[in-house]
Amino acid sequence: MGAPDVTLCEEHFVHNEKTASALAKLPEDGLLFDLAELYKIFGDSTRIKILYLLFEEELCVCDIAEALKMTVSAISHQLRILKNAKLIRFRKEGKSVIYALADDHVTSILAEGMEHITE
Amino acid sequence: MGAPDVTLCEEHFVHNEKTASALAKLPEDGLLFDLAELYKIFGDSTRIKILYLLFEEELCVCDIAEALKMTVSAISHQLRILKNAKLIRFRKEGKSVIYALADDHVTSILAEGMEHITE
DNA sequence: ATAACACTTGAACAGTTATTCAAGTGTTAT
DNA sequence: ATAACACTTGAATAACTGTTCAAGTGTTAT
Repeated sequence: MGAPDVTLCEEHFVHNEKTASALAKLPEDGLLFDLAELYKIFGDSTRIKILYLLFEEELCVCDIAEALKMTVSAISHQLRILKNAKLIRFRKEGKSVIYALADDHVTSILAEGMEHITE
Repeated sequence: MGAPDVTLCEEHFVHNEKTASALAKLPEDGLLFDLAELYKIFGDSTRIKILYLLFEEELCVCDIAEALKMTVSAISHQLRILKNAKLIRFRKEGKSVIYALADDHVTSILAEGMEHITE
C-alpha cells in the first residue's frame, strides 16, 4: 500500500521547477485516459482494415468478413468495439446490418498516422 | 487447418462487386499492420502522459517518474518502447539520460486524437 | 410451422502487455 | 577503491485482448 517507490533526482530543486511547469500544462488525467482508449481502438490491424474498407463504402458484416477472410463472428466482435467507440454507425436492412463510418474524424486520424508511417 | 469458416452472403454477386472495389483500394497488409503498431504505442495512458510532458520540455527519467508518481523502472520500460518507435530521442548528460520528442509528427497525431475526444 | 440466412453474444483459450522486483551497468564523487 | 546515484534490463506476475466455438435472436422465404 501507499505511494510507489519513487526515486528522486539529487538536483531536485532544479528539476522540480522544470517538471512542475510541464506538469502544470499536462491535461487532466481522465482526458488523457480517454485519449489512450481511443488510440487503443486503432491499435489493431483488423479494426484498421475494417475502417479502411468502410472508408470506401458502407458494407454489411459478411462482406467485411469475406473481404478480410475472417469469420463473421470475429468481425462482429470488432464491429461492436468500433460501434461503442462511436467510430462507426449502422442501420438494419432486412436480414443484413450495414455499417458505415460515423464521421470524417476517423479518416483524418488515420491519415495523420499514415503520414508518419510513410514519411 | 485451412481457410477460416467464412460465411458468404446470399446475394454474393452484388456484394462481391462492392467488396472488390473497397478491397482494391485497401492499402497493403504490411502498411496497415505498421499503422496499427503505431497506434498501439499511443494506446497507453502512461505513454501518452510521457509524450505530453516531453511536449513541454526535455526531461530525464527520474523527472518523469516523479511527475507521474511512478517507479523509475516502469518509466524506463515505457521510454524504451517510445524510443524503439522513434517517437522520442535521447542524449546522455553525466549520470542522467535526457529524453525529448523526436519530431512534431507526435504532437500533430496527439492533437488530432484530442480533437476527436473533446469535440 | 419449418428452414435458411445474417448477425450477435458469452465463455474459453492463447497470446500479449504493463508493472514490479531484483540485479545489473556506467558515471561521478570521496 | 568505495559509495551513491541515474538508469537499464530480464524474469515474473496479473490483467487484458483477439479469435474461436457453440448457442442464441430476429428476419425472410417456403
